Amino acid sequence: MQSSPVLQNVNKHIQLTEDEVMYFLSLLHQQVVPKKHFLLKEGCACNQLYFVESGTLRAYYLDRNGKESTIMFAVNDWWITDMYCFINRLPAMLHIETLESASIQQLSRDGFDALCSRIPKFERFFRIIMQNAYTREQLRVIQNLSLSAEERYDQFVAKYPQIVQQVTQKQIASYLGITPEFLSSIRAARAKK
Amino acid sequence: MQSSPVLQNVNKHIQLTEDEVMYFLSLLHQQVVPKKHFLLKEGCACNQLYFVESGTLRAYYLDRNGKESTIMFAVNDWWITDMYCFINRLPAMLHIETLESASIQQLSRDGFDALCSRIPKFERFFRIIMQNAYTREQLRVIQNLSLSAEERYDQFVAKYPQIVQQVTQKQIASYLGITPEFLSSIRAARAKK
DNA sequence: TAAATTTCTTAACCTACCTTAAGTATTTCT
DNA sequence: AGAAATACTTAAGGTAGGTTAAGAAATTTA
Repeated sequence: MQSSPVLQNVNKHIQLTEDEVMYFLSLLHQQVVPKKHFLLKEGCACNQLYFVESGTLRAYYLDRNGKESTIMFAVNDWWITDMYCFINRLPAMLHIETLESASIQQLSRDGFDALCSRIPKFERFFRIIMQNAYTREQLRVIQNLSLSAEERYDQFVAKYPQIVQQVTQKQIASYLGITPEFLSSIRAARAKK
Repeated sequence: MQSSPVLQNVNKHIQLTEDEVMYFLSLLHQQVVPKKHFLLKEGCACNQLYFVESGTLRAYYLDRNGKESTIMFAVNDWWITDMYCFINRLPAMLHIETLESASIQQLSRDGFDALCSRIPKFERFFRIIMQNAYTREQLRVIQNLSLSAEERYDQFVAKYPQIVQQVTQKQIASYLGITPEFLSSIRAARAKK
């Protein structure tokens, strides 16, 4: 059996039969998206769940003052969408853009629902995916509440070294909730040591 | 069939047979916990998932400077634990205390695992619980990044009116990531209007 | 490869929110 | 009920991080 990146990702948590693999793959749609394109824009229907085979994506919220807040980055082996709107069938609140040209597998909500209903193992798979996403966000809330900007930057660099290489400081700053100028000064202070 | 609060909660998302109900209930352990007692302390093994039948609970992180950050409140019909540590079998990073005397149903991690393995419908149930928890935390991150303290307070009051009645301002402040003094001044400014 | 755009840096000034402190109100404990 | 502890308020002074602006470096586009 071949083993595409998305299958390898699924195999980390559940074991599928050959038929199940075929069915799963039949629900996916591959897509190559050039750099600086949008997979999702605020206000659009959010009917797809994306798996990143390669490339770099960013999800961000744009507030009424025009300020961007980066909600998540996704590199290879990550799932990404505006989950709140995907689940609740609401117009997207987030923008999702490619920072680098990306190869994506997309699964529609109908596909997602069918997969969960027809193959209970996928309920397990997505339970684990959601569980990990939940605990990751909760850790982020804890750190936002208890650490200084400098400490949050350190944690980010330690946790996501791959992402640090691929995104701009402006984008990291908007993930950490600080201005690019302030991040620059944190880095300058650090460089002196 | 009787319908305890925890069964009603489960029934919101999945339909169980009578046998499944019996099995599920056999895994639960009811507990009445007086006000100001701890269900979990930092450093302890976190082997239980708690469902609140009545009462009020608070999970918080205590940082090295002694500052408390409230991670979540739980009132009736909520599930609560230190999920990151529960899932990863790590010593708890959070404290969970009762703010008001509470009636709790607890499910051990072994029970949780058994339930998911033996009744795939429970994979679905917890997938939905985790999904909701994830999107709730993500919304919180978005609001922390894009709103002022005053706006976050307004959102909190609008979203959790029941909780506002049951917890102190100090605790709300520690949820919002501000000091009690600053929350007090926000409320004073508001009262003038 | 040059022009245009975007990113990064530095620095002066600013503000949302913090700290400390002291007083008052409320709750808890005996 | 009275004492002790905790919560809430107010206010003055402080600081982490923001804003504005302008120049230098890097990247993108033509």
